[in-house]
Amino acid sequence: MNIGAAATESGVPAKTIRYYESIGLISQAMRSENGYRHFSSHDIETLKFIQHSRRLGFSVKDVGDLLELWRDKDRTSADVKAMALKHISDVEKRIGELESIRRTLVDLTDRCHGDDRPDCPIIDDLAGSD
Amino acid sequence: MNIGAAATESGVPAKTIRYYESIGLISQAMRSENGYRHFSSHDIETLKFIQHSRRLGFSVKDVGDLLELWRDKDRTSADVKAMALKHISDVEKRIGELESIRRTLVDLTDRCHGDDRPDCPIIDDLAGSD
DNA sequence: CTTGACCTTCCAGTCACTGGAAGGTCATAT
DNA sequence: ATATGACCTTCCAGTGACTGGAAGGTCAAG
Repeated sequence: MNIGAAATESGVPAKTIRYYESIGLISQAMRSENGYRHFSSHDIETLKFIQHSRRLGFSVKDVGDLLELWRDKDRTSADVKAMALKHISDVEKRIGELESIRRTLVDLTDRCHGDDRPDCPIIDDLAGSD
Repeated sequence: MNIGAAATESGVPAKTIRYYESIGLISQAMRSENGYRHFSSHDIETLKFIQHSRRLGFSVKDVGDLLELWRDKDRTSADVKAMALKHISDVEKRIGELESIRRTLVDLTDRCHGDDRPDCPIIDDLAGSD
């Protein structure tokens, strides 16, 4: 399977597969005589694993750790759960920050009449409040 | 006021002030004879405006647009409000994505016993689900 | 006159790709 | 036999918004 088919199968763009190889997230792909990379169904599974992990917002570094845990038959589920819980707490922190931003923004826009006149509590607030 | 004091006053790190100058977000600062930048209280107000906008998650490009609106006495509050509403919708979209990630992650961790055994629904799901 | 805290510029690194140029390969259509 | 187009290769540069660090100039205090 060439890189294009691997990309289609796994959902990871060809360019990104090469990138993952270059940073060592995946091992060097086998090469045909013409220099083309080719991918086994096992490679595709790995790429899918990576894709799913990335979609859940894990960093590429974390995905590397998850891949190790995946391959390690002696891992403990506690190790995996710890990573997931840590990530949940990061996600929740970010959600909290965004909620706070949203509240401020909604408050500001509610107080702005949004017509042809120039005076605007949004701009005033950005300029004034510390 | 030198760049260090301006940084303290405005909350924007000295390095970031230089960066903002380099990309044209703020105009070139005045220079003393020794080559040091110096900042007026008006410059500080601008930096504070930028800092507040950035804290609300506006991109640097958007901050540039907001600065223009701030300076434009003939702006309409509708223009400002439109930018804020667009940003709110972006923020809400991002919150939605993170909430979805969070739900998946919480579901996964709930189903993972997290003990010394290796079997783990989190890893299984990352490997298996499309 | 030296120490330390400032300031300057410039280059490189971060994160995770993504775009594009220049060129090689392969299958198909004429 | 050749031309087309769809693949593939490598390498370099750009994104956004900084941040770190090196190498060197300046300034005030002791």
